[in-house]
Amino acid sequence: MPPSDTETARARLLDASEELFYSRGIQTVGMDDIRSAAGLPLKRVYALYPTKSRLVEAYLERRDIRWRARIAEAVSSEPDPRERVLALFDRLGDWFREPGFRGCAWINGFGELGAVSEPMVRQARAHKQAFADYVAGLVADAGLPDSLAPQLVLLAEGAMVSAAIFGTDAPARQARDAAAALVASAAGADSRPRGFRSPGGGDTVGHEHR
Amino acid sequence: MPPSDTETARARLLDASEELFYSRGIQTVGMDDIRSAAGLPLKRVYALYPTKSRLVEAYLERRDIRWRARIAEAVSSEPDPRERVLALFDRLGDWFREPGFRGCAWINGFGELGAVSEPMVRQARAHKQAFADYVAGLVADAGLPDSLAPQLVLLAEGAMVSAAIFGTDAPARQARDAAAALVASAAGADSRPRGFRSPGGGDTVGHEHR
DNA sequence: CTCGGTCGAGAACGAGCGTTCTCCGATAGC
DNA sequence: GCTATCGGAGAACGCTCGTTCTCGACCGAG
Repeated sequence: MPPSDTETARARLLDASEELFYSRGIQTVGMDDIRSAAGLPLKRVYALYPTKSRLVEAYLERRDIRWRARIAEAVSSEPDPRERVLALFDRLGDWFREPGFRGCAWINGFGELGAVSEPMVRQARAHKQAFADYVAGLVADAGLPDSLAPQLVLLAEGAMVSAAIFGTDAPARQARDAAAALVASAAGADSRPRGFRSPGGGDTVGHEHR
Repeated sequence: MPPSDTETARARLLDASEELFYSRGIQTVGMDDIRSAAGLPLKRVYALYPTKSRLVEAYLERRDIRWRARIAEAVSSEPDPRERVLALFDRLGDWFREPGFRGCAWINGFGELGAVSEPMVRQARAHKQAFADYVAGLVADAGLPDSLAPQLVLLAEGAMVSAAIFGTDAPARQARDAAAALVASAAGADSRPRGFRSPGGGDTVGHEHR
């Protein structure tokens, strides 16, 4: 199965869309900007996605998959489950330092269109829910209490927002430090050192997210 | 000094602007929507603010003052300085439950216009910096270590974002719990019980925020 | 060679919006 | 009472943008 012409066109279109939508916002970017960046005739663009909204949807869907995969890949290279929880924040720091970083595409998209576009709200919720589920898996795998997961998520979301607005990566470190304190405190609250939790209290490995 | 006609007009204009800009976003709202909501002739609107950008600026400036005042007022009613730190998150919860809550106006505005409007970036930074300074004051007044403040800020920002996207107030409680754990952990790290810190370590009252 | 169909390039259309302009009625001064 | 000024209501202008339409070049089939 060769990369049929329409599939490479689709890829070029989504590449251009992501580049433009992420860096300049959704409403600011016109279909003509995308057409010229993708080097595709407008007809072709509309043949692939019948409206701008559908194109935005496709952009966010592809970015969601890639973004979560990149996070998970970097985090999973850390062998110790409890260190993995903190590695998440290191990975966020890497992301913040990337040139062109401009915050979370879903937080930004929600701010831009959340009030007027139900699909945008759904996408933002789906992405954030998937992220929260992923963090919950990390927390469970580390044998930490469930209640820790949403707290770590708040730190991560806050770090994304602050890093974007101030244009600095410092929030990653701050969030990591806070997370470490919460992890230590939660682990201590068990009043049992690591590795001595009773096995019936909940599975600690092999969490599938969602 | 009677409320000169132009001042009541300005108030009505800013009221309408805030209502519309906050609930529907900035780009989505047209000057005509504002004009009709304010019940003012367009000429009058442009006499008060020569461009839409200036009107947006004025809207954010007034909201900034009010928002921070409301937070500070609610928080300051808590007598104990360490409890005040946590009361901040209770106050956020009240805000999240207000009808029409749609997240932080500056986070949303940054998501919408941060890429294309330098004034919007400046306003977002100024507001977030002022909030961070305020939290730093609370932390200092409670005799807690400086490094705690940005961590609490991240929790607050994350809570605002999550509450907005999911339309629930749960993040306030989660953030409060996390903040309590961080406060306890930070206070414990002093390895001194409350009230026994050496008086030379830093002023603990009367912090001016800036 | 000719014809039919496909596809690319860009013009065109219709709506929305920020901003300005026109007109008209009311009012104050003489 | 008459005129000059002001302010209100909304039309108009110029531009952008999402979407559609037109036209002409290319290409395989007969």
